[in-house]
Amino acid sequence: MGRGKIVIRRIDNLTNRQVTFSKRRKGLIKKAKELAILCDAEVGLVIFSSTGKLYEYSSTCNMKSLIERYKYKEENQQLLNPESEVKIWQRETEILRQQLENLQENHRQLLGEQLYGLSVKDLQDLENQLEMSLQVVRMKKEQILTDEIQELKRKIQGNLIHRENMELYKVNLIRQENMQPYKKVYGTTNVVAASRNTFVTCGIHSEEDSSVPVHLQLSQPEQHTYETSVRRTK
Amino acid sequence: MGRGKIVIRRIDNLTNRQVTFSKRRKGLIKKAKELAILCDAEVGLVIFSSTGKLYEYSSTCNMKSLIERYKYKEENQQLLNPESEVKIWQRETEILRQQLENLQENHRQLLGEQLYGLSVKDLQDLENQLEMSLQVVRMKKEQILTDEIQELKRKIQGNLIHRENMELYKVNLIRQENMQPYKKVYGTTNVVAASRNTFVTCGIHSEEDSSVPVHLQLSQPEQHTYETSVRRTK
DNA sequence: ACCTATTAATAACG
DNA sequence: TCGTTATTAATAGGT
Repeated sequence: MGRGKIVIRRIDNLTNRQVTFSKRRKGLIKKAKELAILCDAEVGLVIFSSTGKLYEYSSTCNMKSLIERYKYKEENQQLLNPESEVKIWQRETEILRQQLENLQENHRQLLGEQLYGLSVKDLQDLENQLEMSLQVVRMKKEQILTDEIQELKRKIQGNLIHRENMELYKVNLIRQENMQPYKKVYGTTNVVAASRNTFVTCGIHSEEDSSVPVHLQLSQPEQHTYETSVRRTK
Repeated sequence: MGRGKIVIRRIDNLTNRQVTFSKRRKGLIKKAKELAILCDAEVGLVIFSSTGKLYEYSSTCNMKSLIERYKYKEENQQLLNPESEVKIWQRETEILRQQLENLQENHRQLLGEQLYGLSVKDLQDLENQLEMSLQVVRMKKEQILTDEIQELKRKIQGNLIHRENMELYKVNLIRQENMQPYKKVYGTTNVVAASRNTFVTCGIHSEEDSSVPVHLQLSQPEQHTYETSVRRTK
């Protein structure tokens, strides 16, 4: 992926090799980060240049603990000295504690608390976050309402037809007795339809603010923040 | 770089996340390998999936020694316990020994010796390698010859003109002298080139790599082993 | 360090 | 997991 294709073989030219090393090292570390974030994995990367210079990346705060975890996994249950095991558990608790802390802070801020330490940008971000959350919540809600209304309409429609049949039946019976015109029936039908419309129209707005509040927080943006904080902890 | 752009953020969908993990893990390891080979670096990579499964890559044979090196570098001259230091040197010698061994085997095979353990494919590879080497050597040789001939032609041309002038001068003085052809010169040149060529064939890239005739076995198939071991040393 | 023509990686889908 | 393909991302070669 460059101006030309290259074969994977030690680059002879020193300058070229150093430049490529610099570029690809950066790229590799970037990809390592992405993998860790995207897939919730723990990644450790160590690179020694040919001159012995060390470069490293660790998705956890410190490489040491990652190495401990690696050794633990590698040496399986064979040579696990108590010292290492202690370190592993210490690390585990440390991570969890950190996780919890981040989550709590984030949560409080989303609740509008504990905003003292934030910069304007932080606050703007938080605001945007909240607005996005709001928007998603509203869309979600409207979707549910629309669905419910559809469902209701269908039911009412069925009900009306049933009623109409009933009315017709009755009318046929009554007709036998006294020959009355059907204006009454039609009128009734119209009234029912009209009232239904009115009801529905009112429903859209009135029910918007109430009912089904429980599901609302499952919307995208909130999750965003939450997951972010989780990731930070790792 | 896919059907769509994605933001680097934990992937919510589990299946999706696993698929991406698998793909990107592979990609990351590939890039780590390439960096190690292209830039003669030593790279160690440890990946824990979110389920705790371990994946690793090390440009050296064993990750352990790399970790030792890392720790040595990290903890610098502070907490270097003698135990670690011993390990580092042991590793160093082990690597050198391995390197030497690989190199010797490869060298012998290129000389047509010690071919007993090789499969048909190995032999085919070796053959291809040798043919490629041969081709390169020949081209190099012809290039040199061409250049030399050009140079000679130029010289002779100049010489001829000079001589011609001289001859003309002489002729003008003594009309009984007869000119000699320059076959002798061409003959000598060819002999020199040929002998050098033969020499070069034994040391494929000797002219390019100078002083390190050992590099000859760095051809693609075998190179693999050799370069790997070389990287181990660094 | 920056630029861009190319190649390589990969997201989405089957 | 594997294959395909439309896209995006990485980067080789230059300046």
